[in-house]
Amino acid sequence: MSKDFPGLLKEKGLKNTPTRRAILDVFSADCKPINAEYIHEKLKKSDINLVTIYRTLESFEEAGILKRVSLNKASSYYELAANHHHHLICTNCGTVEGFKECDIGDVSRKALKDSKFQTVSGHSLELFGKCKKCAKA
Amino acid sequence: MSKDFPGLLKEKGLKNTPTRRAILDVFSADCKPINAEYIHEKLKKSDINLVTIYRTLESFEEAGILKRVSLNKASSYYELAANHHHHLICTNCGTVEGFKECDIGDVSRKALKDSKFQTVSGHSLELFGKCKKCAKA
DNA sequence: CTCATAGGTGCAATATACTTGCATTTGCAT
DNA sequence: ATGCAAATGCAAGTATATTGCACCTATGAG
Repeated sequence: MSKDFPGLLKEKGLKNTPTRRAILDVFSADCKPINAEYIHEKLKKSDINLVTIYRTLESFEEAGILKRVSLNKASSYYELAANHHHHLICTNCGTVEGFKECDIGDVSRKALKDSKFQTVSGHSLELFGKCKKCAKA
Repeated sequence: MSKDFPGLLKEKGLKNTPTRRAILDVFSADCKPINAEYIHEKLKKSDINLVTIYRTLESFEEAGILKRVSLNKASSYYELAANHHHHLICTNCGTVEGFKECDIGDVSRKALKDSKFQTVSGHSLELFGKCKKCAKA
């Protein structure tokens, strides 16, 4: 995972501002899906407006810097897109753990076959279950 | 897909009301993920309160009658749980198409192996891409 | 280096999606 | 038939996200 945020922003045609670097830092520090509120909390010293965070998340997603993650929660969660992986989500306590295993090429190909779709460019896969702690109880 | 809604409701310990049968009818008629607003619109003749729809969706999900679908949209979408499948979602026009192919047992097993998780009880898989119509343009 | 400008940010207001409290009604077991 | 728990409607409230507008700043052209 590169941390050349100024370079990344320039490459995507986005301005290199302190606010944006700070937001990218938060993503880089916490390797888990996070939402706008979480970033706001982490950066409360810097007093960054929540509106700005929402707008930044939106433009980062458009630029392909971030990926929106489907966690079936009320608010939207994001992760760095470069760090592709999936999640195990505990249906009891909500713990989220990432995993890299991601061999869905076969499923993908079969799904396309009889569909009205031409190409598959990305996917989201989440597994729901019980973490060891909750499985005991 | 059984349409014995009274029986289904009884089995789950839920009361068999006209409102609930109407909501199940909507799910049964449209074989695609739908949200509360959509149901409200479809049932506007019956003048069912939106609050009731939200509460019904919640209790149906708890009862396992419905499954929440992750479409990365602002509102929550649901489908009949008995009808397990996944989706191809066009990143351009938003078209959603279902598919049955779903052989992720292997991925699931490998993911569990080095995790803090004990069991996997469900999953969500969405493929993003371009439908043939949008691929042309 | 300076300056113009497009893009970024903050504030206030607004919209959307959903939830809660409470009073009333209704399905259903007895 | 009837009593009660569950379901529903209404009004208000909360959480999450968006928009309009004024001001600010990074960046590239000169």
